[in-house]
Amino acid sequence: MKKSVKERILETSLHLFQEHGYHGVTVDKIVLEAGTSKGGFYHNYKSKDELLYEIHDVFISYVIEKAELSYTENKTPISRLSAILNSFIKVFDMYKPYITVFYEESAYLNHEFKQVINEKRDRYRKLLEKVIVEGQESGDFRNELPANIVTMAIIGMINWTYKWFKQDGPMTMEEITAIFKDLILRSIVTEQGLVEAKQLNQLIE
Amino acid sequence: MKKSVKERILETSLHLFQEHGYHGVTVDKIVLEAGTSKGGFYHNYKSKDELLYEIHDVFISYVIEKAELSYTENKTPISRLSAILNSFIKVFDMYKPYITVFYEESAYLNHEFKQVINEKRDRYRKLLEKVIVEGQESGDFRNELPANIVTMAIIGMINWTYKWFKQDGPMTMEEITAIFKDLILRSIVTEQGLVEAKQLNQLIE
DNA sequence: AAAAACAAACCGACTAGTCGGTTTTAAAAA
DNA sequence: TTTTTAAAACCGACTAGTCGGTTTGTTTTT
Repeated sequence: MKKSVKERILETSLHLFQEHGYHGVTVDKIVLEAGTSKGGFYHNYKSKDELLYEIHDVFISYVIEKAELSYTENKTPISRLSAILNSFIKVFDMYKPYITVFYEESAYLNHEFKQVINEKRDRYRKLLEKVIVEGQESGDFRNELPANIVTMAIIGMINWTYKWFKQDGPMTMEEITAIFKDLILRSIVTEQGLVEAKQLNQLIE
Repeated sequence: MKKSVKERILETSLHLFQEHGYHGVTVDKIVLEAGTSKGGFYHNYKSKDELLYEIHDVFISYVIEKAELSYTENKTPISRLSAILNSFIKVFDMYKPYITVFYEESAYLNHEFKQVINEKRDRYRKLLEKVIVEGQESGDFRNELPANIVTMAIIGMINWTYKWFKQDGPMTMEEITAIFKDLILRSIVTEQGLVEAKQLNQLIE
Protein backbone atom coordinates (compact mmCIF):
# COMPACT_ATOMS: atom_id res chain seq x y z
CA MET A 1 0.00 0.00 0.00
CA LYS A 2 1.32 3.38 -0.99
CA LYS A 3 2.02 5.89 1.72
CA SER A 4 -0.11 9.00 1.77
CA VAL A 5 1.42 12.44 1.44
CA LYS A 6 0.56 13.08 5.07
CA GLU A 7 2.44 10.01 6.23
CA ARG A 8 5.44 10.90 4.10
CA ILE A 9 5.51 14.41 5.55
CA LEU A 10 5.36 13.03 9.09
CA GLU A 11 8.17 10.54 8.55
CA THR A 12 10.38 12.98 6.74
CA SER A 13 9.93 15.74 9.28
CA LEU A 14 10.60 13.34 12.14
CA HIS A 15 13.85 12.35 10.55
CA LEU A 16 14.85 15.93 9.84
CA PHE A 17 13.74 17.37 13.19
CA GLN A 18 15.68 14.67 14.97
CA GLU A 19 18.86 15.59 13.13
CA HIS A 20 18.67 19.37 12.86
CA GLY A 21 16.05 20.46 15.37
CA TYR A 22 12.69 22.07 14.67
CA HIS A 23 14.09 25.44 13.70
CA GLY A 24 16.91 23.89 11.74
CA VAL A 25 14.41 22.47 9.27
CA THR A 26 12.35 24.53 6.86
CA VAL A 27 9.00 23.60 5.40
CA ASP A 28 10.63 23.75 1.97
CA LYS A 29 13.18 21.17 3.06
CA ILE A 30 10.45 18.88 4.34
CA VAL A 31 8.31 18.99 1.22
CA LEU A 32 11.36 18.52 -1.00
CA GLU A 33 12.49 15.40 0.82
CA ALA A 34 8.96 14.08 1.21
CA GLY A 35 8.38 14.49 -2.51
CA THR A 36 5.47 16.88 -2.24
CA SER A 37 4.90 20.63 -2.27
CA LYS A 38 4.01 23.54 -0.06
CA GLY A 39 0.42 23.08 -1.16
CA GLY A 40 0.52 19.44 -0.18
CA PHE A 41 1.94 20.35 3.18
CA TYR A 42 -0.59 23.02 4.07
CA HIS A 43 -3.41 20.91 2.78
CA ASN A 44 -2.57 18.26 5.38
CA TYR A 45 -1.37 20.44 8.24
CA LYS A 46 -2.60 23.81 9.40
CA SER A 47 0.94 24.91 10.24
CA LYS A 48 4.46 23.75 10.91
CA ASP A 49 3.52 24.14 14.56
CA GLU A 50 0.65 21.69 14.28
CA LEU A 51 2.95 19.14 12.72
CA LEU A 52 5.25 19.40 15.73
CA TYR A 53 2.25 18.92 18.00
CA GLU A 54 1.11 15.83 16.13
CA ILE A 55 4.53 14.25 16.58
CA HIS A 56 4.39 14.93 20.29
CA ASP A 57 0.86 13.66 20.66
CA VAL A 58 1.30 10.43 18.74
CA PHE A 59 4.27 9.57 20.92
CA ILE A 60 3.00 10.43 24.37
CA SER A 61 -0.38 8.86 23.67
CA TYR A 62 1.29 5.60 22.76
CA VAL A 63 3.50 5.66 25.84
CA ILE A 64 0.54 6.30 28.12
CA GLU A 65 -1.51 3.56 26.53
CA LYS A 66 1.24 1.00 27.04
CA ALA A 67 1.89 2.10 30.61
CA GLU A 68 -1.76 1.92 31.58
CA LEU A 69 -2.04 -1.49 29.99
CA SER A 70 0.98 -2.61 32.01
CA TYR A 71 -0.80 -1.49 35.13
CA THR A 72 -4.15 -3.17 34.51
CA GLU A 73 -2.66 -6.41 33.21
CA ASN A 74 -0.57 -6.91 36.34
CA LYS A 75 -1.60 -7.08 39.94
CA THR A 76 1.46 -6.54 42.15
CA PRO A 77 3.66 -3.44 42.42
CA ILE A 78 6.78 -5.30 41.34
CA SER A 79 5.22 -6.93 38.31
CA ARG A 80 3.57 -3.65 37.36
CA LEU A 81 6.81 -1.71 37.60
CA SER A 82 8.57 -4.41 35.65
CA ALA A 83 5.91 -4.34 32.94
CA ILE A 84 6.06 -0.57 32.60
CA LEU A 85 9.81 -0.73 32.18
CA ASN A 86 9.41 -3.50 29.63
CA SER A 87 6.96 -1.47 27.64
CA PHE A 88 9.68 1.05 27.09
CA ILE A 89 11.58 -1.42 24.95
CA LYS A 90 8.87 -1.33 22.36
CA VAL A 91 8.71 2.43 22.49
CA PHE A 92 12.39 2.59 21.69
CA ASP A 93 12.23 0.18 18.83
CA MET A 94 9.25 1.85 17.21
CA TYR A 95 9.44 5.49 18.20
CA LYS A 96 13.11 6.41 18.44
CA PRO A 97 12.86 9.59 16.31
CA TYR A 98 9.70 10.63 18.13
CA ILE A 99 11.49 10.46 21.47
CA THR A 100 14.27 12.77 20.41
CA VAL A 101 11.88 15.34 19.03
CA PHE A 102 9.63 14.98 22.06
CA TYR A 103 12.40 15.77 24.51
CA GLU A 104 14.32 18.36 22.53
CA GLU A 105 11.77 20.43 20.67
CA SER A 106 8.83 20.71 23.04
CA ALA A 107 10.02 24.22 23.93
CA TYR A 108 8.84 25.34 20.53
CA LEU A 109 5.26 24.12 20.87
CA ASN A 110 2.88 27.01 21.15
CA HIS A 111 1.17 27.59 24.43
CA GLU A 112 -2.07 25.63 24.02
CA PHE A 113 -0.36 22.66 22.44
CA LYS A 114 2.22 22.62 25.20
CA GLN A 115 -0.49 22.43 27.85
CA VAL A 116 -2.15 19.43 26.26
CA ILE A 117 1.17 17.61 26.00
CA ASN A 118 2.21 18.47 29.54
CA GLU A 119 -1.01 17.08 30.92
CA LYS A 120 -0.43 13.76 29.20
CA ARG A 121 3.17 13.71 30.35
CA ASP A 122 1.96 14.23 33.89
CA ARG A 123 -0.48 11.38 33.59
CA TYR A 124 2.42 9.09 32.78
CA ARG A 125 4.51 10.32 35.67
CA LYS A 126 1.65 9.99 38.13
CA LEU A 127 0.93 6.44 37.09
CA LEU A 128 4.52 5.44 37.77
CA GLU A 129 4.49 7.25 41.08
CA LYS A 130 1.29 5.47 42.02
CA VAL A 131 2.97 2.11 41.46
CA ILE A 132 5.84 3.15 43.72
CA VAL A 133 3.53 4.36 46.47
CA GLU A 134 1.43 1.19 46.31
CA GLY A 135 4.64 -0.82 46.55
CA GLN A 136 5.59 1.08 49.67
CA GLU A 137 2.17 0.45 51.16
CA SER A 138 2.38 -3.26 50.45
CA GLY A 139 5.83 -3.44 52.02
CA ASP A 140 7.61 -4.36 48.81
CA PHE A 141 9.40 -1.04 48.36
CA ARG A 142 11.40 0.85 50.97
CA ASN A 143 9.29 3.33 52.87
CA GLU A 144 12.07 5.77 53.69
CA LEU A 145 12.41 6.90 50.06
CA PRO A 146 10.25 9.76 48.75
CA ALA A 147 8.16 8.26 45.96
CA ASN A 148 8.31 11.33 43.76
CA ILE A 149 12.11 11.45 43.74
CA VAL A 150 12.34 7.74 43.06
CA THR A 151 9.90 8.23 40.21
CA MET A 152 11.97 10.97 38.63
CA ALA A 153 15.15 8.96 39.11
CA ILE A 154 13.62 6.08 37.19
CA ILE A 155 12.22 8.31 34.47
CA GLY A 156 15.57 10.03 34.11
CA MET A 157 17.49 6.80 33.81
CA ILE A 158 15.11 5.49 31.19
CA ASN A 159 14.56 8.63 29.18
CA TRP A 160 18.21 9.52 28.95
CA THR A 161 18.70 6.38 26.90
CA TYR A 162 17.59 8.20 23.78
CA LYS A 163 20.73 10.29 24.01
CA TRP A 164 23.16 7.43 23.73
CA PHE A 165 21.41 4.24 22.60
CA LYS A 166 22.35 3.09 19.08
CA GLN A 167 20.16 0.55 17.30
CA ASP A 168 23.25 -1.00 15.75
CA GLY A 169 25.28 -0.81 18.95
CA PRO A 170 26.71 -3.76 20.91
CA MET A 171 23.64 -4.20 23.13
CA THR A 172 19.97 -4.58 22.39
CA MET A 173 17.32 -2.57 24.14
CA GLU A 174 16.16 -5.78 25.82
CA GLU A 175 19.54 -6.34 27.41
CA ILE A 176 19.79 -2.75 28.59
CA THR A 177 16.29 -2.88 30.04
CA ALA A 178 17.18 -6.04 31.97
CA ILE A 179 20.06 -4.18 33.60
CA PHE A 180 17.94 -1.14 34.34
CA LYS A 181 15.33 -3.31 36.00
CA ASP A 182 17.99 -4.91 38.14
CA LEU A 183 19.38 -1.53 39.18
CA ILE A 184 15.99 -0.03 39.93
CA LEU A 185 14.59 -2.99 41.82
CA ARG A 186 17.69 -3.61 43.91
CA SER A 187 17.75 0.02 44.96
CA ILE A 188 14.16 0.23 46.12
CA VAL A 189 12.96 -3.21 47.25
CA THR A 190 12.69 -4.34 50.86
CA GLU A 191 13.63 -7.83 52.03
CA GLN A 192 10.07 -8.84 51.27
CA GLY A 193 10.13 -7.31 47.79
CA LEU A 194 13.48 -8.95 47.05
CA VAL A 195 11.84 -12.35 47.32
CA GLU A 196 9.19 -11.57 44.74
CA ALA A 197 11.69 -9.86 42.43
CA LYS A 198 13.80 -13.00 42.44
CA GLN A 199 10.78 -15.24 41.93
CA LEU A 200 9.77 -13.15 38.93
CA ASN A 201 13.33 -13.50 37.65
CA GLN A 202 13.80 -9.76 37.37
CA LEU A 203 17.31 -9.68 38.82
CA ILE A 204 20.72 -10.44 37.35
CA GLU A 205 22.94 -13.26 38.75
CA MET B 1 32.54 46.30 40.11
CA LYS B 2 30.50 46.95 36.98
CA LYS B 3 29.79 44.08 34.67
CA SER B 4 31.33 44.23 31.24
CA VAL B 5 29.21 44.22 28.13
CA LYS B 6 30.46 40.74 27.34
CA GLU B 7 29.32 39.43 30.72
CA ARG B 8 25.94 41.08 30.33
CA ILE B 9 25.48 39.52 26.92
CA LEU B 10 26.37 36.09 28.30
CA GLU B 11 23.98 36.32 31.22
CA THR B 12 21.14 37.71 29.17
CA SER B 13 21.48 35.18 26.40
CA LEU B 14 21.65 32.33 28.91
CA HIS B 15 18.42 33.47 30.43
CA LEU B 16 16.74 33.92 27.06
CA PHE B 17 18.06 30.73 25.47
CA GLN B 18 16.89 28.77 28.47
CA GLU B 19 13.38 30.10 28.09
CA HIS B 20 12.88 30.30 24.34
CA GLY B 21 15.62 28.15 22.84
CA TYR B 22 18.51 29.25 20.65
CA HIS B 23 16.43 29.95 17.59
CA GLY B 24 13.65 31.51 19.59
CA VAL B 25 15.96 34.37 20.54
CA THR B 26 17.24 36.99 18.12
CA VAL B 27 20.47 38.91 18.46
CA ASP B 28 18.39 42.08 18.56
CA LYS B 29 16.50 40.72 21.56
CA ILE B 30 19.72 39.90 23.36
CA VAL B 31 21.33 43.28 22.84
CA LEU B 32 18.14 45.06 23.81
CA GLU B 33 17.84 43.21 27.11
CA ALA B 34 21.57 43.35 27.80
CA GLY B 35 21.55 47.09 27.27
CA THR B 36 24.00 47.13 24.41
CA SER B 37 23.92 47.15 20.61
CA LYS B 38 24.54 45.04 17.56
CA GLY B 39 27.99 46.55 17.38
CA GLY B 40 28.69 45.72 20.99
CA PHE B 41 27.60 42.17 20.40
CA TYR B 42 29.70 41.53 17.34
CA HIS B 43 32.66 43.24 18.91
CA ASN B 44 32.66 40.68 21.70
CA TYR B 45 31.53 37.60 19.77
CA LYS B 46 32.34 36.53 16.27
CA SER B 47 28.83 35.19 15.79
CA LYS B 48 25.70 34.07 17.55
CA ASP B 49 27.10 30.60 17.07
CA GLU B 50 30.27 31.38 18.98
CA LEU B 51 28.21 32.68 21.87
CA LEU B 52 26.37 29.37 22.03
CA TYR B 53 29.70 27.59 22.01
CA GLU B 54 31.05 29.68 24.87
CA ILE B 55 28.05 28.79 27.01
CA HIS B 56 28.64 25.11 26.33
CA ASP B 57 32.34 25.31 26.99
CA VAL B 58 32.15 27.23 30.25
CA PHE B 59 29.73 24.66 31.60
CA ILE B 60 31.37 21.42 30.56
CA SER B 61 34.81 22.67 31.54
CA TYR B 62 33.57 23.39 35.04
CA VAL B 63 31.90 20.00 35.35
CA ILE B 64 35.03 18.19 34.22
CA GLU B 65 37.22 20.16 36.58
CA LYS B 66 35.05 19.30 39.57
CA ALA B 67 34.79 15.65 38.61
CA GLU B 68 38.54 15.28 38.18
CA LEU B 69 39.10 16.97 41.49
CA SER B 70 36.67 14.54 43.11
CA TYR B 71 38.72 11.71 41.72
CA THR B 72 42.15 12.90 42.81
CA GLU B 73 41.03 14.02 46.24
CA ASN B 74 39.55 10.63 47.11
CA LYS B 75 41.16 7.24 47.10
CA THR B 76 38.45 4.58 47.09
CA PRO B 77 35.86 3.87 44.38
CA ILE B 78 32.94 4.49 46.73
CA SER B 79 34.25 7.80 48.07
CA ARG B 80 35.17 8.89 44.57
CA LEU B 81 31.74 8.08 43.20
CA SER B 82 30.15 9.81 46.14
CA ALA B 83 32.27 12.91 45.62
CA ILE B 84 31.49 13.10 41.92
CA LEU B 85 27.78 12.92 42.70
CA ASN B 86 28.20 15.58 45.37
CA SER B 87 29.95 17.90 42.95
CA PHE B 88 26.80 17.93 40.92
CA ILE B 89 25.02 19.81 43.66
CA LYS B 90 27.23 22.80 43.12
CA VAL B 91 26.79 22.62 39.39
CA PHE B 92 23.07 22.83 39.83
CA ASP B 93 23.17 25.74 42.18
CA MET B 94 25.55 27.75 40.03
CA TYR B 95 24.94 26.66 36.49
CA LYS B 96 21.25 25.83 36.17
CA PRO B 97 20.66 27.92 33.02
CA TYR B 98 23.85 26.58 31.45
CA ILE B 99 22.64 23.01 31.93
CA THR B 100 19.39 23.58 30.12
CA VAL B 101 21.08 25.23 27.17
CA PHE B 102 23.78 22.58 27.16
CA TYR B 103 21.34 19.72 26.86
CA GLU B 104 18.74 21.32 24.63
CA GLU B 105 20.57 23.48 22.16
CA SER B 106 23.76 21.58 21.37
CA ALA B 107 22.18 20.45 18.12
CA TYR B 108 22.64 23.96 16.81
CA LEU B 109 26.38 24.15 17.41
CA ASN B 110 28.28 24.14 14.17
CA HIS B 111 30.36 21.12 13.33
CA GLU B 112 33.77 22.07 14.70
CA PHE B 113 32.33 23.46 17.91
CA LYS B 114 30.25 20.35 18.39
CA GLN B 115 33.32 18.15 18.13
CA VAL B 116 35.19 20.07 20.81
CA ILE B 117 32.23 19.86 23.16
CA ASN B 118 31.63 16.19 22.50
CA GLU B 119 35.22 15.36 23.33
CA LYS B 120 34.93 17.05 26.70
CA ARG B 121 31.60 15.38 27.36
CA ASP B 122 33.29 12.06 26.65
CA ARG B 123 36.08 12.80 29.07
CA TYR B 124 33.49 13.21 31.81
CA ARG B 125 31.72 9.99 30.95
CA LYS B 126 34.96 8.04 30.78
CA LEU B 127 36.05 9.28 34.19
CA LEU B 128 32.84 8.06 35.77
CA GLU B 129 33.10 4.74 33.97
CA LYS B 130 36.66 4.38 35.22
CA VAL B 131 35.47 4.76 38.79
CA ILE B 132 32.89 2.03 38.26
CA VAL B 133 35.39 -0.34 36.68
CA GLU B 134 37.91 0.24 39.45
CA GLY B 135 35.16 -0.45 41.97
CA GLN B 136 34.43 -3.74 40.27
CA GLU B 137 38.11 -4.66 40.32
CA SER B 138 38.38 -3.86 44.02
CA GLY B 139 35.30 -5.95 44.77
CA ASP B 140 33.20 -3.03 45.95
CA PHE B 141 30.85 -2.99 42.95
CA ARG B 142 29.03 -5.92 41.43
CA ASN B 143 31.00 -7.54 38.65
CA GLU B 144 28.03 -8.86 36.72
CA LEU B 145 26.92 -5.38 35.64
CA PRO B 146 28.35 -3.82 32.47
CA ALA B 147 30.16 -0.68 33.61
CA ASN B 148 29.18 1.39 30.59
CA ILE B 149 25.46 0.80 31.09
CA VAL B 150 25.70 1.55 34.79
CA THR B 151 27.55 4.73 33.91
CA MET B 152 24.84 5.88 31.52
CA ALA B 153 22.13 4.95 34.03
CA ILE B 154 23.78 7.19 36.62
CA ILE B 155 24.35 10.02 34.18
CA GLY B 156 20.76 9.80 33.03
CA MET B 157 19.35 9.88 36.53
CA ILE B 158 21.47 12.88 37.44
CA ASN B 159 21.18 14.86 34.25
CA TRP B 160 17.45 14.50 33.96
CA THR B 161 17.14 16.52 37.14
CA TYR B 162 17.45 19.73 35.16
CA LYS B 163 14.07 18.94 33.60
CA TRP B 164 12.12 18.93 36.84
CA PHE B 165 14.16 20.41 39.70
CA LYS B 166 12.87 23.74 40.98
CA GLN B 167 15.14 25.92 43.10
CA ASP B 168 12.13 27.01 45.13
CA GLY B 169 10.62 23.53 45.30
CA PRO B 170 10.00 21.43 48.44
CA MET B 171 13.41 19.75 48.38
CA THR B 172 16.93 21.07 48.14
CA MET B 173 19.46 19.70 45.73
CA GLU B 174 21.40 18.31 48.70
CA GLU B 175 18.43 16.23 49.81
CA ILE B 176 17.82 14.93 46.32
CA THR B 177 21.48 14.06 45.88
CA ALA B 178 21.43 12.11 49.14
CA ILE B 179 18.59 9.98 47.78
CA PHE B 180 20.28 9.51 44.43
CA LYS B 181 23.44 8.35 46.17
CA ASP B 182 21.46 5.85 48.19
CA LEU B 183 19.73 4.50 45.07
CA ILE B 184 22.90 4.26 43.04
CA LEU B 185 25.05 2.71 45.75
CA ARG B 186 22.46 0.16 46.87
CA SER B 187 22.00 -0.99 43.29
CA ILE B 188 25.66 -1.56 42.50
CA VAL B 189 27.56 -2.40 45.72
CA THR B 190 28.60 -5.88 46.77
CA GLU B 191 28.42 -7.08 50.37
CA GLN B 192 31.94 -5.71 50.81
CA GLY B 193 31.06 -2.34 49.29
CA LEU B 194 27.96 -2.10 51.43
CA VAL B 195 30.12 -2.00 54.55
CA GLU B 196 32.16 0.96 53.34
CA ALA B 197 29.09 2.78 52.05
CA LYS B 198 27.54 2.50 55.49
CA GLN B 199 30.75 3.59 57.20
CA LEU B 200 30.90 6.66 54.96
CA ASN B 201 27.31 7.35 55.89
CA GLN B 202 26.17 7.44 52.28
CA LEU B 203 22.99 5.44 52.78
CA ILE B 204 19.56 6.37 54.07
CA GLU B 205 18.04 4.72 57.17
C1' DA C 1 -19.89 18.55 -12.42
C1' DA C 2 -18.17 19.15 -7.84
C1' DA C 3 -14.94 18.39 -4.40
C1' DA C 4 -10.64 16.97 -2.75
C1' DA C 5 -5.68 16.72 -3.34
C1' DC C 6 -1.94 18.54 -4.72
C1' DA C 7 1.56 21.93 -7.41
C1' DA C 8 3.92 26.32 -8.23
C1' DA C 9 4.53 30.99 -7.89
C1' DC C 10 4.49 34.52 -4.78
C1' DC C 11 4.52 37.72 -0.50
C1' DG C 12 5.53 40.08 3.65
C1' DA C 13 7.84 39.74 7.87
C1' DC C 14 11.95 38.77 10.02
C1' DT C 15 16.96 38.04 10.99
C1' DA C 16 22.14 37.37 11.21
C1' DG C 17 25.65 39.87 10.09
C1' DT C 18 28.05 44.33 8.04
C1' DC C 19 30.07 48.71 7.90
C1' DG C 20 31.09 53.53 8.43
C1' DG C 21 31.35 56.16 12.05
C1' DT C 22 31.62 57.85 17.23
C1' DT C 23 32.98 57.52 22.03
C1' DT C 24 35.90 55.84 25.71
C1' DT C 25 40.25 54.41 27.61
C1' DA C 26 44.87 54.54 28.35
C1' DA C 27 49.46 55.01 27.17
C1' DA C 28 53.07 58.18 25.31
C1' DA C 29 54.83 62.75 24.51
C1' DA C 30 55.42 67.47 25.69
C1' DT D 1 50.33 68.05 34.67
C1' DT D 2 48.50 68.63 30.26
C1' DT D 3 48.19 67.35 25.60
C1' DT D 4 48.52 64.15 21.85
C1' DT D 5 47.68 59.87 19.76
C1' DA D 6 45.80 55.65 18.69
C1' DA D 7 43.74 51.54 19.82
C1' DA D 8 39.82 49.32 21.71
C1' DA D 9 34.97 49.46 22.60
C1' DC D 10 30.74 50.47 21.02
C1' DC D 11 26.71 52.26 18.09
C1' DG D 12 22.73 51.64 14.86
C1' DA D 13 21.02 52.06 10.21
C1' DC D 14 21.21 49.00 6.49
C1' DT D 15 21.26 44.69 3.52
C1' DA D 16 20.90 40.37 1.44
C1' DG D 17 18.83 36.48 2.15
C1' DT D 18 15.45 33.29 4.35
C1' DC D 19 11.23 31.30 5.81
C1' DG D 20 6.34 30.34 7.11
C1' DG D 21 2.34 30.85 5.09
C1' DT D 22 -1.12 32.34 1.13
C1' DT D 23 -3.03 32.47 -3.36
C1' DT D 24 -3.88 30.84 -7.64
C1' DG D 25 -3.79 27.16 -10.85
C1' DT D 26 -4.01 22.13 -12.17
C1' DT D 27 -4.94 17.30 -11.75
C1' DT D 28 -7.31 13.43 -9.78
C1' DT D 29 -11.16 11.33 -7.58
C1' DT D 30 -16.04 10.66 -6.64
